[in-house]
Parts: sequence; C-alpha cells; structure tokens
Amino acid sequence: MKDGDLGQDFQQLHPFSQAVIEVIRSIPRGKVQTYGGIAALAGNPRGARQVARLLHSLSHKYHLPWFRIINAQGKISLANEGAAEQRTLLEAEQIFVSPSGKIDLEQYLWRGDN
DNA sequence: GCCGTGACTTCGT
DNA sequence: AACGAAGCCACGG
Repeated sequence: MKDGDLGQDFQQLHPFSQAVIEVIRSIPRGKVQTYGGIAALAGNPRGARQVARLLHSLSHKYHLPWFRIINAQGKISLANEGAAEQRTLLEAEQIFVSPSGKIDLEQYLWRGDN
C-alpha cells in the first residue's frame, strides 16, 4: 500500500472503528485523550471498550499514537511494563505524569480544537 | 446467531 | 477513597 494509505484491511473495518482510528491519529503531540472521549468524537459515546479493544489489536498495524490515550480518571490504564513505556513516551512530549501515573486533563486533554 | 473478550465508564454502596 | 456490578459493543486470540 502507498505511504499514508491505511490499507485494504482498514476499509473492511466497521465505520465506527475507522472513525476511532482516524480520531486517534489526529491527536496532536503533547496532548492526550480518554477512551470515552475518542469514542464520543468517533460518534459513539458508548464505545469506550471498543476503543480499548482496537488499540489492543491494531496499534501495531497502523501508525497510532497509542500512548496518548488514557482513562477517564486521567491515569494510565496499562499494567507494569506497558505503563512504564507509556510514561516515558508521554514525558518525551513534555506531558507531566505524576508518580502515581496521573495526568492533568485540564491541561493536556485535547478537546478537538487545536 | 451465540459466547467470551477487553488498555472502559458510570453509578451505587 | 475504594470496590463491585452492570452497561457497553465490535470482533474472532
């Protein structure tokens, strides 16, 4: 497939899943979003779990900034090693992560504007 | 068509 | 503040 093209598999995904992937790809550097927030921007406020599932299975397949996604509590939702990696990637974008893994949504949440 | 899964979220205790 | 239960929904590990 051409560079920048999401590929044929992408076209076969459910419309909501496609929207989710596009929203994730649009989160700017230095900002974060929540699973539920992405689901809402993608058109289904109830689809938070699907967002998580898609990240779990497709984050490696598409160029997704998976680390910019945290839960509604503003905290990292991954277990041990994954959490450490996510923290490192977030801090690399100047995003402050507290020792407990908490991020200030007031400051870093991307609200769709830019 | 049914069943389990999952990096979730909300509400009630 | 912490925990559990229930709701949620596309996907096929």
